[in-house]
Amino acid sequence: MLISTKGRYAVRIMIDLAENSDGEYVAMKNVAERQGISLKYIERIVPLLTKAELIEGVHGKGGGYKLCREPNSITVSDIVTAAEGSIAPVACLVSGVKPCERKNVCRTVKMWQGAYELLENYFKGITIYDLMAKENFDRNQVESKKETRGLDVWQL
Amino acid sequence: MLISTKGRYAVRIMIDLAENSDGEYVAMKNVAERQGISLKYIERIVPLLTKAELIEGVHGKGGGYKLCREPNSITVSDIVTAAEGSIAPVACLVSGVKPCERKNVCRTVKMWQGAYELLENYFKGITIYDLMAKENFDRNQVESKKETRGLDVWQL
DNA sequence: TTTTAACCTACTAAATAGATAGGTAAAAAA
DNA sequence: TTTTTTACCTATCTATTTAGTAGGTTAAAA
Repeated sequence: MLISTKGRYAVRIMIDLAENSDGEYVAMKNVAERQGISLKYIERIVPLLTKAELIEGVHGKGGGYKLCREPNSITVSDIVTAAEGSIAPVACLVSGVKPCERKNVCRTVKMWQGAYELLENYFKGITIYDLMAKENFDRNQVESKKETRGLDVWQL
Repeated sequence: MLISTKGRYAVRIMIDLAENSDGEYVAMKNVAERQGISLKYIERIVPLLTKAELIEGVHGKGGGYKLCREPNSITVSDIVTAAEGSIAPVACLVSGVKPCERKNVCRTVKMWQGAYELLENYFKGITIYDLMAKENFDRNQVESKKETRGLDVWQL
């Protein structure tokens, strides 16, 4: 599987933060409840997002997490790469791995590379803003709607 | 990983058959040697391709395998789906799996669906013919080159 | 009847997936 | 200052998948 629960949950956590923040910190306890994901498992995923500087947390009462950037400037690619490490469709394209010794003879590597780029560009074109419920949404997000580029690419 | 060695090797096996057949049966012993894949592991992959009616084998001396169809009518999608079972990028889109109970509320499922379709269409657009070495190639394939649609999609 | 090659079944080691358990550290409220 | 809350950290666990290997049997041709 290209994207496991880790990556999928990470995206849902980010959307949940975007939808329920109001600029305040949101406790993962609440995210867990809303998303139907165990808090314990969320606590394994969240440090990956913190390390990638997508979210930041504060301890104690009234604490929790919030996004580091605007929803429309955080892409699904950012999140999934942070959570999964890599979204290369084949092992021989994972960066950091020792290059295949057949690379020069290989009839297929360009094809896999093409799939990789296709995926990357697709996920780079979708932001958290594109995935949010727009009903209860207001303010600065509305006018920045034009900046987002993902919607037309994938929706319906 | 979306596509494991099984799928990757399957594609290489198919290309090897296409390049080395001349309409004759090709022994997997030779494919194994050329491709640097153990015969034993190839023997695990090949039944998946036979079941999908992409190749056919005959026993005994002079036996081996050959493609069931022309290289330009066998797509990478055909092969990879046969070898891997599914190339769904996320578990919740694998057909036959019980549908996620959050499907109706889920903000992300359409996005994954979009990635799935993107991948499928990409791999459906690339044939074995597109991946073959053209140097030693002749006959009917040359004129059917126009029919193939994959090349311009992905190469370089 | 020997050789060749497909075909079939079982097994294994390592990695990944998908978590849970049991804490500690920090910050705010009581 | 103690309690509560919540982030944060580390270890452990089970099941499945990955990436093979081993040891055969069956079929067909020489």
